Amino acid sequence: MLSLKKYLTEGLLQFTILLSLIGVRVDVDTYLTSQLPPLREIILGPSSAYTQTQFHNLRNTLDGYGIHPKSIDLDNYFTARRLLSQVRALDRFQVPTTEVNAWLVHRDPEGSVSGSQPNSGLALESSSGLQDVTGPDNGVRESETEQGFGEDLEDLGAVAPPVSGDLTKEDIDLGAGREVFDYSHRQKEQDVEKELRDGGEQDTWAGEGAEALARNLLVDGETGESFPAQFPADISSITEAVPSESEPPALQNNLLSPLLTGTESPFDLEQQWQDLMSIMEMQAMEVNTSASEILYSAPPGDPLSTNYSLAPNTPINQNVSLHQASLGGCSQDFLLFSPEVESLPVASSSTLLPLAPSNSTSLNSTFGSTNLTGLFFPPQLNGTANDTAGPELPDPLGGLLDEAMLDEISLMDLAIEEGFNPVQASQLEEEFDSDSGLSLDSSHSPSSLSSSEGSSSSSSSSSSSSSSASSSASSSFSEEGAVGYSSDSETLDLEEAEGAVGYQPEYSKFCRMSYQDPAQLSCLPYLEHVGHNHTYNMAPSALDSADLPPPSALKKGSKEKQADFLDKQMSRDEHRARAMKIPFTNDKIINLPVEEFNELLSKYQLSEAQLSLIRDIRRRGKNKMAAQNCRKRKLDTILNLERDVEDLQRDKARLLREKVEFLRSLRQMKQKVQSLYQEVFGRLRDENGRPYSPSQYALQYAGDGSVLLIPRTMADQQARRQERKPKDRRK
DNA sequence: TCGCGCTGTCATAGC
DNA sequence: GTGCTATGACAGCGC
Repeated sequence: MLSLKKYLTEGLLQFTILLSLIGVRVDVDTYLTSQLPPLREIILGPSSAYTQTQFHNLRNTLDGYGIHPKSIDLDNYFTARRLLSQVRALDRFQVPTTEVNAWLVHRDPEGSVSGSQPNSGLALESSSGLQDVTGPDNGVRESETEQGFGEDLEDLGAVAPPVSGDLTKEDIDLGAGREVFDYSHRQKEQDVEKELRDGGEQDTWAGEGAEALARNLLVDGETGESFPAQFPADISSITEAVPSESEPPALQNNLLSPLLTGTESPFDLEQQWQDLMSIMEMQAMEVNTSASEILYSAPPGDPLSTNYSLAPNTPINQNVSLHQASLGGCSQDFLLFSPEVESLPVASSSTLLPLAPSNSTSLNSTFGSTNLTGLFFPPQLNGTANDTAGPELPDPLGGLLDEAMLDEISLMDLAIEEGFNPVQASQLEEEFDSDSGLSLDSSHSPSSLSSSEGSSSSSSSSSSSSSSASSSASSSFSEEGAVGYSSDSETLDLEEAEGAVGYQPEYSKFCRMSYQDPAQLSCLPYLEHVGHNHTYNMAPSALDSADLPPPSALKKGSKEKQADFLDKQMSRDEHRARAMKIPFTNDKIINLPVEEFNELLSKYQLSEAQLSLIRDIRRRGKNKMAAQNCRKRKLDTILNLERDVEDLQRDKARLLREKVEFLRSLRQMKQKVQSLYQEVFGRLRDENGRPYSPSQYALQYAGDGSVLLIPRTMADQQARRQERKPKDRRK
């Protein structure tokens, strides 16, 4: 009683001051009433835990809201009521859930740790009504299984070797990455990820974590060691996570929480996903904002919101409350706050627990502040000394969780697939290119670029060096509308008047640009490569001297060169037209509408050979433009597909992040269910006051929200039925 | 000389 | 049936 009194006067006062310092108004009287039993228990201690509760009476009432007429243990009554309320609330599964409680029970080392960390309780949330009890021997809320379990930790090999000189008693194997506690390190990671996220969502979320996963290596979050990943064949469920009675005592003694148990491998998928999710944590915040707001809006009287503190501004995945409490004799000090914590805003630092500095750059280096429950209480290490915890306890969420965990496997694949680094991405891209024969980025390939540049320049020079008449005609023609899709002959009169000769596809409407301007060419990446001059040679005799530049401007040698050059600019059909003395231009032949074209033909007396050539020129010209349009469309299609692929990749990454968040919430729910289940089950007593054997009995959640204690065999049968249902549905 | 990309042309189908 | 368009296939050309 002396310690309790001391606690009430000192601890509560300190806590109130603390809360007031962080801006939370505290009405102590309210918390001391029985209206808020959890805090009351926190403050007053687990008196009910030490009491032989007639829980069967509670069970007999089903709803647990009745008080046994012979029992005046109100403390017990409120505890049971709270627990059952929590269990029922959990039974109404909500996805995503937002909060997980981790009651950090630690002992204030005599004059050492807590003394140097006076603000260790800064992580408390206002709504939780948490109490940072600094008294060495106070009545901290603890179950009978919690009691004293931490005292043996250091003696049971749970103490990790110190990483740095700063680590002393904090160097306990917490089952969590060092970076969880290394605020500076994590802050650096978050900054980097923020930058990456700002720069682009892709290839950032998985980063090094996925890279490490891709290497099939797991990195111990505490030691930084890498070792080959060994994925468990089975996925854990709550039932499996319940500690086995045959579990080695040493393993059980590694427990950090007697409430969270499991047989899962410490390096199982969850742990790996922990790594991955932590990496993606920053990017996922935006996704969770809305959901968290909804979940945080629980009424004050809600058991969940009351007993499990909720950080209003904390995303789902980060809503892990650390109920900082002090426990005399508890050695696994989570009093790991470094002075850096003090500078943290309360809202954001509520879940941060910087530990000793670490030089780790391993996969787990991005461990955030989340999932502390899972970190602190790795399932396998969370065996329990609670004799009421059996090897197999029913899994109220087993099916769902199993399914979710199974998804994690595929998710792992996705993560590995998604998370390749740029080098891998380029390799994959090369593979795709080589396989498909289509480069998604062909327009940017160096070869294409250089080719286009050279081609454009050559085309430019050829165009400029052409005769003024043809050049102007071609230019004017190129200014017309798109070719192929529509026929436009507005400038035909001009061309005809100028006596333009030669159809130059480079100046077609399709191009809508004269290749004299490379800048215009660069505006259309897919046309960068268009610029080759594929006019075909013709005999020099076919040259028309009228097209040559003034003789004064050129020497004889250059004249010949010029003639050859101009000759090369003419297409075969142009040469044929010249040879056949076709009286109008190829442009007219090709682009005139049928009616006008026929009208034009009727104006001239043309031989059969000339008419045949004209029709061939028209056919080939149209087909050429059609081919150009076709290729343009093909390129556009490829480019659009490329954009679609990028969009889909972004969507995929986003959905993957969301899924990861949901899985994280599921795991947190699972852990909470484990905790509550074992706590409730451990308190159950039969008529003789003996605990129920978990191997013979199990708690069953009824559809109406009630909790039943049923024989294990019956529970197993029901579990099998539930397993069959999904299978039948799939069939 | 070879490979590659661009272009023109042909054949064909569809409208 | 004709004309036009779209497209695959092929070949020529330049780099």
